[in-house]
Parts: sequence; structure tokens; C-alpha cells
Amino acid sequence: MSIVFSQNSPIYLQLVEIMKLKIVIGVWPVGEKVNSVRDLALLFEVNPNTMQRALAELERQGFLYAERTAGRYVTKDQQLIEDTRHGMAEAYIVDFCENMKELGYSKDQIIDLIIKEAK
Amino acid sequence: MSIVFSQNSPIYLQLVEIMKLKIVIGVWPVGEKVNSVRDLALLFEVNPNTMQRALAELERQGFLYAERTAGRYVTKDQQLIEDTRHGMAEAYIVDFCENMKELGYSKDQIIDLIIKEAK
DNA sequence: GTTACTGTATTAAGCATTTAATACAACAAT
DNA sequence: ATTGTTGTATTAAATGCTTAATACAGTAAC
Repeated sequence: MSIVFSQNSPIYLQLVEIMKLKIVIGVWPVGEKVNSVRDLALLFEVNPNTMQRALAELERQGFLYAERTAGRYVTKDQQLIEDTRHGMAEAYIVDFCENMKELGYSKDQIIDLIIKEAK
Repeated sequence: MSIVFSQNSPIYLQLVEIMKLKIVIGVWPVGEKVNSVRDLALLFEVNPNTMQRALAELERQGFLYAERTAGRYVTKDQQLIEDTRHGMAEAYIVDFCENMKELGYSKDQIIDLIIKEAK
């Protein structure tokens, strides 16, 4: 897979964000089984312990659940997934606007720049 | 000052970003003297060594320069400052749009949401 | 029943960050 | 000359992240 991890935050937290994204956009579908800890560790090229830690965190947040010896599954809670998708978008928007205003850009300038970038 | 530092990235790098922002938006004006390492460390409530490391990084990037025993000053390079301001904005925009598209939002949806948020 | 695969747990080592406690050389003010 | 302020450097300890190397219990397949 050869992901380049940032040096400035723990790999296990980056894994959490990457896998959470796969869940909220449906690449890992609701209720479906995910690969084993060891396979995911190979896939993402990290140590199994690091992957285990990321999976435990996703479990703590409700996005995955483990069945002791049968494997690990994506949550069946569609509501959580959709709420998370909207929550992430809202957080991106608020952060972005705050950052731009801090940098001295007006509301109209922000809108103009986004229209230029997005189209 | 009581800044809440994120636990997920080194404090010295967060200090770099905070102080760089002060420079590019003119809170710390071009050519002006900045407080001493020890005073800044007190102000930001971090260890002097951590502040020293952040200042050394800002120096490496050209935003500050030290005069051995006289103190430390903001660069006089207006061009660097303005280029950095625009570069930061551009990076924010690109990141934001990428993140939103990853989350499944279309260009038009992004623009709509920004207009709602920014106005 | 043996084998292979689950998730989970433990111990140890290496590394970067942070803090603490000093120390030194250069210069300004007195 | 002394005192106080610069930036800078060093050593040590604590902590968290990462990797490595195992180990164990439960289940499915054969």
C-alpha cells in the first residue's frame, strides 16, 4: 500500500483517520468483515501492535466491533456513519474558514477563492 | 497566555506555526525585536529549551534572525512574509477541497456550504 | 484431534519529545 | 569592574510511540 505517514503525529492516530474515512465513505461497507489485525498490519506496512492500537481506538469510537475469535466487523450503525460524515465536513468547513480569516481573508475573498479552486 | 497544545504533535512545531502566523499577519511586525527565549518560554508556558527549538526552526525557515547577544528579530523580507501568507492560504484551500471531495461532497455542494458558513 | 486462524496480552528495546538544571561567552548598563 | 541580559550548549530523566518477539485462548476447517 505504501502510505507515507506524517512524522508529526502518531501513526496509530493516522491509521484511525484513514480507516474511519474508509468506513464513512463506504469503501468498508456497513456490517462487513474487515481483514485481520495481522493482514491489515501487512497491508498498511506497520507493526501489528500499532494496527491493534488503531483498531482498538476505532472500536472505542464505535466504528468497529470485534467478535473474539471470528474477526472484526464494521458497525451496523448507519446513523453513526452518516452523522460522522457530516460532522467531519462541518469541522473541515469551520476550521478552514477560521484559518482563512486568521490569515486576513474576508468572507467574500474566501468564497471567490473556493469558487476558483473547486470549479 | 494559557494555550492548549494538541497532544498529537510536538509542542515545538505547534509553536512554530503559532509564531509564524503572528509574523505573516503582522502581529509581530517586520524587522521588530521579539522577546527573549526565556520570556517567550514564560509567555507560552513551555520549557526554554522547547522555545529555543521552535525559534531555531523559525530561523532556519528565514522568519527570524538572531544577533548573538543583542536579541532576536523578525525578518525584514516582506516578500517572504507575503509569499508565505498566500502559500498558507493556497494550502488550506487545496487541503479543504480535497478533504471535502474525499467525503463525497461535490464542487457545488462545497461552494454552497462555504457560502452558508462564511456569510 | 490436529491445524490454522482469530483477537488479545506482555516484555523489552530504540527513539523522539519535553522538561529540568546548569553553564558559558558576548554585550549593555551601572 | 560588576551585574544582568542576550543566545547557545550540554547532560540527565520521564514519557509516549513504535517495533519486535512471543504467548495464550477460542473457534472453524479438515
